[in-house]
Amino acid sequence: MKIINREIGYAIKALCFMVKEKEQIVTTSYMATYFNISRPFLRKILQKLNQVGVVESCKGKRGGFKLSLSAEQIFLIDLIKIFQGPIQLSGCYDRGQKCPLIEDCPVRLEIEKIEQNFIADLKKISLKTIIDREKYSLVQEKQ
Amino acid sequence: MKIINREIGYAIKALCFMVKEKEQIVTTSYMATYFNISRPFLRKILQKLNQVGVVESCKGKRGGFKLSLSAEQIFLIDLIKIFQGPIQLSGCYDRGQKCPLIEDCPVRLEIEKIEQNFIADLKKISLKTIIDREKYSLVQEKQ
DNA sequence: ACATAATGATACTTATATTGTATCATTTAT
DNA sequence: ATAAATGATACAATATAAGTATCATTATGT
Repeated sequence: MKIINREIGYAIKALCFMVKEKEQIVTTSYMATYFNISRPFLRKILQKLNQVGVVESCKGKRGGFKLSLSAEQIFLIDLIKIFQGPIQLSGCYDRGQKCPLIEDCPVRLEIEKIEQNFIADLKKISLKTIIDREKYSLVQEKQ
Repeated sequence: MKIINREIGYAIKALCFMVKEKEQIVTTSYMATYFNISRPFLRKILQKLNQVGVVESCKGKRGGFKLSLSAEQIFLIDLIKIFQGPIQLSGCYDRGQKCPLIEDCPVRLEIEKIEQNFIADLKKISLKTIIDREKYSLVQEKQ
């Protein structure tokens, strides 16, 4: 059970990179080469981030993406929601199908308490938190 | 992102059932019919629980499984570890492969803090917690 | 002794989710 | 016009989860 899947991981990398470029437009070509990851995959990720307003796309030659929000305004929990949907730690493997305890499942009731703490913790983490924490910058990372 | 996958869900159902049978031996045939789930799948689950000492198997005709531990001694976090391995919320999607921030990944460092709370919360939940919480028993569930 | 009914071990198959690729249309700078 | 970017979307490959099948072994009951 991981919090960060590949889409979210790439999104974080790309967004952190864009934070450093501030108002500049960056292309998926550049970042894909820079991070040595799949460009079409990164494109899909940024398209999604564009659709939800985290970044803004600029079409045409010399186009690309730039941030719509500041690092303080982008939270990890938002990225999780964008790429994985709402957090439902307590979600049942057969919810809505045949689980007979659907209303008052004792397991779910317990896990929902955990979920609240978990979400509260996640809400504290923004891109800024992450960037501030970096010892080795994404630039140094390349070497 | 869910905590309870199907294996763990079935394990909880079966173990809760066995708690009520106390020292009695119960068969996978019986429980599979009772819960209307796959018998071979449930067998695999109970075999695993046997291997790690949560239940004890009794071979031969009239054989089956019985609990080795009390409801107070079986924790949700143990079941998660048994069926999903160690909890690593902070696990990187490419850990050990190519992640250049492996040592000091700022994302991981943040998530590890969340992980600690999460695990601490999970450690509080035992089978007894769950059983005590039940409004509708697993028996009533069948109707 | 023998049939029955259970688990032990393990390989195989199916289903689903994740990850990645390909293509073509559209847009814009030069 | 051409080049270089994104938009939209369908397709493919891979990984994980879920489920099935089989045969050996063990113990019970007659």
